[in-house]
Amino acid sequence: MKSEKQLQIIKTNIAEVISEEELIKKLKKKKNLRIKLGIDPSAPEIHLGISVQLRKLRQFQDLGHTAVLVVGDFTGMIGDPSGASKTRPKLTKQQVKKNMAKYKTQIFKILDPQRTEFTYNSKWLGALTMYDFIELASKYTVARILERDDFSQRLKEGLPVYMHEIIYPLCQGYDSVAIKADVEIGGTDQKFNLLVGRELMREFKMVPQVIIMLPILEGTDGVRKMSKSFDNYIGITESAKQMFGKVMSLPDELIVKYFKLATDAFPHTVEEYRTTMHEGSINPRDAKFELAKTIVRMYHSAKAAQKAADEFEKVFTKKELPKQIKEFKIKSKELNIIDLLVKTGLMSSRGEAKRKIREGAIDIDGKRVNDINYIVKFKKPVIVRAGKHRFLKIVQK
RNA sequence: GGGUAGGUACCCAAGCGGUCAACGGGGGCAGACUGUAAAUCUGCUGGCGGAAGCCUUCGAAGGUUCGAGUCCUUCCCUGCCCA
Repeated sequence: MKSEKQLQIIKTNIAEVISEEELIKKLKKKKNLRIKLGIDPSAPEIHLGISVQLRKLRQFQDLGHTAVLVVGDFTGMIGDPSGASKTRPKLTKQQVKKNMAKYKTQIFKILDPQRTEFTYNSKWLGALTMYDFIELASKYTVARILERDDFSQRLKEGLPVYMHEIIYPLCQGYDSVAIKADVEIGGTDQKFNLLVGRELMREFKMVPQVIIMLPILEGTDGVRKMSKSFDNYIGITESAKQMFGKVMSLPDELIVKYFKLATDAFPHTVEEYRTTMHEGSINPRDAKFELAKTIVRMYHSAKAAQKAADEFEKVFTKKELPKQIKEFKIKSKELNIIDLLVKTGLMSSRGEAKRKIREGAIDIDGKRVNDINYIVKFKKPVIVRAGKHRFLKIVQK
């Protein structure tokens, strides 16, 4: 494909390229570019936030380029300094292996295995001697490292910045040198690290990598970056039902962004949702409903998407019972409501169970329970509902 | 090494000897409302107990006191200034 045409595809829905001219040059010169993406082996679950980057990578693959995934098994022990600076425990080789096996089964739902290369940065970072490392460290100044927003901010606020953290960007940058990256993909929050990669490559007399930054996808809380540690993520292997529900719980303002960054919907379709929602001719709920269907379809199937949609409609719009309810087998003939809630794991303590009953969060067979001493009899299967979306069918053994 | 300011529940953060399971905010959960698990409003948010109350918690360990998150000692950790 012509480089201009490629460029146009690559530039869709991205936040920034550094630099476009260099990218064009590379596209013209080489048919098969090496596109780097760093991945974290401690979090083997792929969610929609990461999918934004993977999907961009896939576009590159479809244009004939190679995805080079750098597994940060070495940098993992540092952990990208995120402010909270918790030293992460180093993963063992087995753990990394296990996590990566899990990762691979997921990643190829998005990437093309034929054009994907996996590498582990312990291979070169672990091989550096202290001497080599000092050599590497001498290529960058403290002041420049401290330019990084997050460091300077912490310094200003009097928070600690540890030695190993300032090494991180250097390591990540060195990865680019080691794999001879032509392009590196990352979120806008990675700008600093990505730029260090360019600098180091220059130091090593290589053509610096082009960097492509993608917008950060907010998680289900609608505010913070989607991430496992914030527990605001939608995993791509989650059940259709879960996925659908989580998408529906997104703030309405995020609908368009999700369509753009996390789905394969055509740009004109997305644009239509944007304008009709803006005009008020379509209820955001309906647009979000379509979004949920689209996302479930991508990672499950059209059929599963329809089913999840029907279920959602049934449970939340019509307030009926879901079709499938998990069963919980119980020995006793009857049980106090509190014991039941704790025993089934619906509530984590008796105190919580009591609170929730007082709040009116518990239904037995569709009837709200207000009495803490209520006795539930299991002659027939009993349906317990705790809150909006947790159901359990209690069956006597 | 010296000086100085700190370390409080999931996170931020008040607290200055009893009224502290600990103000407030965030997050989480729940309720009301809704064509949404959106927005908004309200409530709850250590454990045991029906309740009265009891137990565990405020960096760690000791101590003073009838009583300590609050005072003292030692130790650990972090910031800042000086060397």
